[in-house]
Order: sequence, then structure tokens, then C-alpha cells
Amino acid sequence: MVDALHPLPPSPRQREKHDPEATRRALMQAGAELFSERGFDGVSIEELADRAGVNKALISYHFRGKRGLYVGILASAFARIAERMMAIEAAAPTARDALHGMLRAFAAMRRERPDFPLLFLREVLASGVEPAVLPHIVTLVGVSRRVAQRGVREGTFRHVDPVLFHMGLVGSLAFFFATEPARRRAAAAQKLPFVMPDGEAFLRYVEGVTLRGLAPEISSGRTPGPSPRRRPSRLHRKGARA
Amino acid sequence: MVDALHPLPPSPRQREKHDPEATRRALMQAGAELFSERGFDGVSIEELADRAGVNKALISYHFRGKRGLYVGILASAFARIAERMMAIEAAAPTARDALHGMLRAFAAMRRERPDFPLLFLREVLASGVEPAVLPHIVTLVGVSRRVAQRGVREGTFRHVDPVLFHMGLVGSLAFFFATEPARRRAAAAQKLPFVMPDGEAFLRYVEGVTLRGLAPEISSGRTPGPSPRRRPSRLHRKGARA
DNA sequence: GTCTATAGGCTGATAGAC
DNA sequence: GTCTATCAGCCTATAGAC
Repeated sequence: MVDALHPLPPSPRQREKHDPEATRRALMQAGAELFSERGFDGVSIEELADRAGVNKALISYHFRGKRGLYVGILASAFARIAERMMAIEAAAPTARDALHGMLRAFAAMRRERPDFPLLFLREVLASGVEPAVLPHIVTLVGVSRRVAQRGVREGTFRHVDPVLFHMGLVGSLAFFFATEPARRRAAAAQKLPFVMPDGEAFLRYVEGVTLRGLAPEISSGRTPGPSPRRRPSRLHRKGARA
Repeated sequence: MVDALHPLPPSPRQREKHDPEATRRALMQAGAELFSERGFDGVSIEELADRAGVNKALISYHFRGKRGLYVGILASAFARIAERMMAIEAAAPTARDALHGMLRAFAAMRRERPDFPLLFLREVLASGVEPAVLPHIVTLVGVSRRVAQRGVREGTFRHVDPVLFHMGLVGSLAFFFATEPARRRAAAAQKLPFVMPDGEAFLRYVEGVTLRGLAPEISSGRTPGPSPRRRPSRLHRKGARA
């Protein structure tokens, strides 16, 4: 797979003709790149087809139109990250570990699908969120909400509104990674009078500030030990609404 | 001024004809609403003119085209918030006060121009940021960077990368407030299985987590006292690049 | 499954009357 | 300053050949 994060000029991809799977994949990849860069309205089906190395009529054939392609890309990406986050939550022994895992999963997602943060942010900014992705958003909020509640129970987090916890976390992350391409470009053009820290540094910063910021009282700031309270492993409580 | 945050159906505004200032204002107001909702490409000049209660040819006459209107709106909004943040920074006796003031200023800005968070986020997501707004972005980063450094000097913040501090803060805030309209709509349609906290609660949460998260060591969590170190008031070090 | 050709709508801009 | 009328360009979608 080619790194989709703009160092490459918009060149058509080669693919196996008459392999519908390859066609679909090429279109989704091209769509992820272009839609994330310019938004749904900023991209024409001609550009999509050219980037994918495909005839533009195939967009309608395979995805029932430009919108269908967009929704397909979105649904696939949201499903993947929601699934990952659920898995992290289920596997983490403590809330602190869960937080750490969620941040790592975000980083992994960005490596795997560099366009996702932008795509994600663009979509949640939209006036009407796609019905197909709303359930996944609800799942994501549910995960961090349960993690926050777990931390309170375990005594490692102070009592906070779990939804605030989620918004603060996701906001920082989505913003940082979604603006990364733009910053990279501005920096390359010598337009920024400061150096931009990389993604890893930001993740560490967010983790540190969150853990310390949520610590119940006097915290040594770094106690990655096991959970002080015992918890039964309750996997997959999808859509729970405590 | 009418509350621009969507409770109103898209109805034309009344204005004084043959008053060019009124025309310009009506167009900028309509543009702020529509561009923030749907992005630059998602809005036609016809919609803009209708919403403003103005003939569409006047967009070209007054702003040299749709793009010119967009840039004008953006530049005005960015200039305003940059100016506010500079003033806050200059007036705040301590870094902690500065942080508090910046959050309050963000809230005030949102009251005054409800579309700004969305507009802002959409723009920084764009592939190429408008040259006209880049200096203002640099100013904003500069403000929070200096505040972070001040906090370190004053002994109330631990040593952190000031740019990380800025990104974390702005990311949370922009995300929360930019997605507020969408959340409000989703909530109204009974699509969300949780209640959304309001903006004030979020600001308090961010302030609390940031102050505690950045506290150098054992922090009582709430010591709004004066700065432990003496500092000369040095106003307006615009564009400093320490 | 793929491609060519084409339809039909909408867009942004402007010339020129008032 | 404002408005009407108009234009060329681009857009998405699809019918039908292969």
C-alpha cells in the first residue's frame, strides 16, 4: 500500500482490470485521499476516477454514485476504529491501560489510514452526520465513557463527566492529526516560525496531562501499576447507556 | 443581531437598500452562517445572496467574487480573536489567569460569532490555509506558547512543549464547539443515547484538567493565588519566536 | 465489468440597463 | 449601488456498445 499522505503527486494507480474488487479498492483509496483533502463537495468524480486509474462511470456502477462511494469509505473507516477501540477496552486490565491503549490505537489507525483523522473531523463537522456512521460514533463515545467510569471506580480518576472526558480527548487528537498535513505543508514552505512536534510526542503529552489532570488527589504522576480494585472482565457491552 | 445558530429557518434578512455597508454586512453574516455549515464548496452564490436578501451580482461587486467574500469573513473573524487573545495575555497577572481568560474569551467569541468555531476548524483543515489568516494563526500560537512558558517560569506549570500545550487546548475547544450544532441536532432527533454537557461545563473541565495536568508536582488542585515569582509586565511581544 | 458519448442541471461571473 | 439577463464551463449520472 502506498503512503497516502501527499508526498506523492496525484498519479493514477495501476490495478488489475476486470477485477471488481481491485476497482472498488482503488476507488475507495482515491476517495479517502481526495475527500479528506478537499471535502465531499471539493472533489469531482472525474478526479476520483483519474486518481484511481478507473473510468468514471464505474463509480456509479460500483457505488451508486459519488455519495455512495463517500459513505462506503466513511462507514468502513468508522467501523474499523470502533472495532479496535472496543477490543482495547475489553483487553485493558485498568482504566489507565485502556487510555494508553486507546491513544496507541489512534496512532496505529493514523499509520494505517492516514486520511482518517481528516475524514473523521470533516464528517462530524457536517450539518447532518451520515446515518451509517452515527452508530459507530455512539460506540466510540460509549467506550471512552465506560473507561472514565472505570477509572473512577478503580480510584485512579477523579469523578468527571464521562462525555466531557471523551470530547476533550477526541477533540485534541482529531485536531492535531487532522491538521498535520496542513502544518507539514506550511512548515515546508517556511511559513511557520516554530517547529511542530511529532505525533508521538503529542500522544505522550495528552496521556500525561490527562492522567495527571484526572488523578483524584496527590498523585505521583506515574504509577502504571495494576488496578487497585478487582474487576470482572465484561467484554462488549456495546451501546450500553449507563 | 440575530442568533445565527440554526434555530432560524433560512429566511432572507431585511436591510437598507443602497447602503453599501449594510449590504456588505448582510453578505458577511449570511456567508458566516452558510460557509460554516457546509464549507466553501457546499454553498452557491445564489444561496448566499438569498440568505442575505441581496442580489447575487453584488457579491462580485463588493467582494470580487465568492472567494473574496469567504476570505473577508475569515480574516475578520481571525483578526478579532487574535486581538482578544493578545489583550488577555497582556492583562493577565499570572499564567493561570491567562489560561482562564483565554477560555473565557473563547466562550465570548462563540457567543458573539456562533459560526466561528466551525469556520475556524474548516479552514485549518483545508489543504492550503488562506495566506490572509496565517499570520493570525501564528499570533494565536504565539500567545499560548508564551503563556505556557510563563507558567513554567512562575512555577505553576511543569515544563512542557508550548506548542503541544497550544494544540491540546485549541483542539479540544474547537472540536467541542464546532460539533455543538451537529450534536444539538442529533440530540433533538433523539439519536444520541447520552446527554450532552453544555459549553460552560466543558470549559471548566478543560481548565481543571489542564491546570492539574500541568501542575509541577503535588498540587492542591485549586490555588488561584498570586504568582510565586515576580514578573515585569511586558506587553505585546507579537510574533516572538523564542 | 468496462468504457464512450451525451444529456441536462447548476455554477460563478459579468455586461449593460437603471 | 443595484439589478436583469445571459454565457460558457463544469458537474453528476446514465444509456448503450463492447
